[in-house]
Amino acid sequence: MKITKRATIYDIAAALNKTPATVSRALSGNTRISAATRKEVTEMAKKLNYQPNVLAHTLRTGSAKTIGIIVPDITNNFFAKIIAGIEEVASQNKYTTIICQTHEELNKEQHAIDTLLNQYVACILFSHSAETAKTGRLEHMQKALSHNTKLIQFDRTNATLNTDCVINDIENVMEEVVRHFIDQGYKRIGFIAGPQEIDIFEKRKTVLEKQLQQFAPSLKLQTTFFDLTRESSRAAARKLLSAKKRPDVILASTDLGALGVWDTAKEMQLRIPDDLALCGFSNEFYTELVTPNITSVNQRGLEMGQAAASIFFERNKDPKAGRSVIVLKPELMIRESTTRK
Amino acid sequence: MKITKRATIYDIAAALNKTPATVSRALSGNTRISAATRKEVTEMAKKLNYQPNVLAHTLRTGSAKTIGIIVPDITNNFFAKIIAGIEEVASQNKYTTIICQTHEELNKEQHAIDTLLNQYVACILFSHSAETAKTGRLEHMQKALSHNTKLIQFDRTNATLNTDCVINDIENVMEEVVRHFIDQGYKRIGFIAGPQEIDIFEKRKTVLEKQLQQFAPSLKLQTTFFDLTRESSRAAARKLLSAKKRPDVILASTDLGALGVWDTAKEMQLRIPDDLALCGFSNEFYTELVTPNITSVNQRGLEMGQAAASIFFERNKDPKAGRSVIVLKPELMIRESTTRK
DNA sequence: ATGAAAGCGCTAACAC
DNA sequence: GTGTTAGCGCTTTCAT
Repeated sequence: MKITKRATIYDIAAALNKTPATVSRALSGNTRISAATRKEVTEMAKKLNYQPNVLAHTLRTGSAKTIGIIVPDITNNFFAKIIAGIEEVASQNKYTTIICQTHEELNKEQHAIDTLLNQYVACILFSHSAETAKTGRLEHMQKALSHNTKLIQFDRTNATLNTDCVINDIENVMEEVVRHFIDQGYKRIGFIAGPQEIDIFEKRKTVLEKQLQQFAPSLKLQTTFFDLTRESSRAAARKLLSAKKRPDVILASTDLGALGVWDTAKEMQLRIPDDLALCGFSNEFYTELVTPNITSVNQRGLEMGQAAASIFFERNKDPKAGRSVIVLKPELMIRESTTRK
Repeated sequence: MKITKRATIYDIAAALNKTPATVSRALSGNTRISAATRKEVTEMAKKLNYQPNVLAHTLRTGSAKTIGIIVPDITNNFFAKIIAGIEEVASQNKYTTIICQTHEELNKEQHAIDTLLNQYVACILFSHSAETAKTGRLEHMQKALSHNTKLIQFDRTNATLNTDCVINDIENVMEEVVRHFIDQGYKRIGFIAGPQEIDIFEKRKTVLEKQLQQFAPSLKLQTTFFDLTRESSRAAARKLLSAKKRPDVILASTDLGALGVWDTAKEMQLRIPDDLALCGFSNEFYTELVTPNITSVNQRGLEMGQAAASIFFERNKDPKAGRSVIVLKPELMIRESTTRK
């Protein structure tokens, strides 16, 4: 196998008896260059199969055309969709992306920031890990800001960072959920809440409480918590279902949580939705597959990713624009698991 | 927000009245350095919160401690597991990873190679896209090789590249499948084959045919094809099931394919497994969730990722070692969809 | 054991 | 409009 050395602007310059600076200018669309040289240079570049060395460019300019993405878990369909949305907008703008997973761990998130700062990414789009939320540690994010790297948060956000962000409108969709529950005649609602340090889970809880009080003060609400794993949701469900008067519907803060309830219902031989109705959050792929299929909230991951990336490019055009907070409208997907008719 | 300039070896050198070269040597573990200076340097580095600039290092040395990963789709649980396996081994060895998705498209795969070569990744671990297999275009891979970048293939591989690779032992597990079918008394087997340009799908077909002939020549086999989408699997299933004598079991080449069959069975009001048994490939998360749950082949993504990354690090230690082909043993997960008892 | 100097490939400030 | 020069931060001969 022959090792090819890739062509540099020096090679192009040498071939044309010009200087590297001229070549650089011609290639980068600098205006003060004659049409003739520009043509010569681009042609020679093509002939030599020149490809710019992004590393050198980045080192020199201090910024790469790269967007860093940090998510808790790429296996989660919601995050995978967000990534797809970001990638789409990024590639339209000739930016590349680097994806990092935290697996909900703080130190992996810190490490991800280091990796991305090392790459001089132009900005970092992220949804923080559970541990980050729990510990409230934000030094790594401050560090990114102090290195002049833009931060944009999506889904799970931290208000103290005060960055641009893209979030879901929980108020509206939760109202839909509540009305749907009222509509179906449910009297006792079991709620499996996520870690309250994570803003979205805290909101899901408080908004639910507020709206129940407002629209259906007679409904009973019982709340337990889980740590986002399926196992802990099973435990939470068991707790709710072992009450003297058990709930007739359980709302779980995630679809994996709903799955835990589903497990427990099976275990306790409760039929869904007849004995127990069930609703989740995220509209994961499998909510449509299980029997009965599970009512869930479609959080529009693709749009969220697109929106987050778009904020970055808009801000690039107009750096002085104020903070933008994009609020998307999730959609309640009513399925069999909550439909008794 | 105050912008912090990160410390460089120059800062350390200046603070100690030494040269950058000395600092570099002290930090990189060069032997010809006095214990005293090494101590001084490391302490000052810590004090100044020095973090090496990987870009500069990479540009200078021509190689980064980075592993590039290219997969068709990170949403696919199998590939997500592989990525997790690679990340695990990589981070143990202080390497970072860059993940690229091709969405089964050739031009995205070519672009991914360019991105990774631009990053001077030490090696690229990949499973090629359907379109790459279909078109047989390998120039981008040759290009990587000609830039002296190691390539390691996993799962879907291309023999002409002759690289190290990690694959699944289809022979053994397919024999298990066939014996299981015989065991359950199935007489007519419907097979939904994947694109035959992709080696694993070609193998699944030929091995199945060979083994049926060998172990159960009396069984009837009918084969149709699909393009890896759920929709096309539905069409394939309809074709199989509309035959005068329809199959009593369908083996699909992927789990998504099995899902297509499942859709069609529902549509045609065939009960699984009583009217039609069903088996998939990959052991996706949802195969356990649907009712009845679906028999599938666990392809051990995590181990595959670990193995692929390990090959790279082994080869780094011993560059002259011969080509390694690691063959993993997948596991047949027998579930309700094929069990009539 | 340490310093001096060159260079990875590119861009940008300053000349003319 | 183009050339000259310096430098992003690091490593690596070649000196001594």
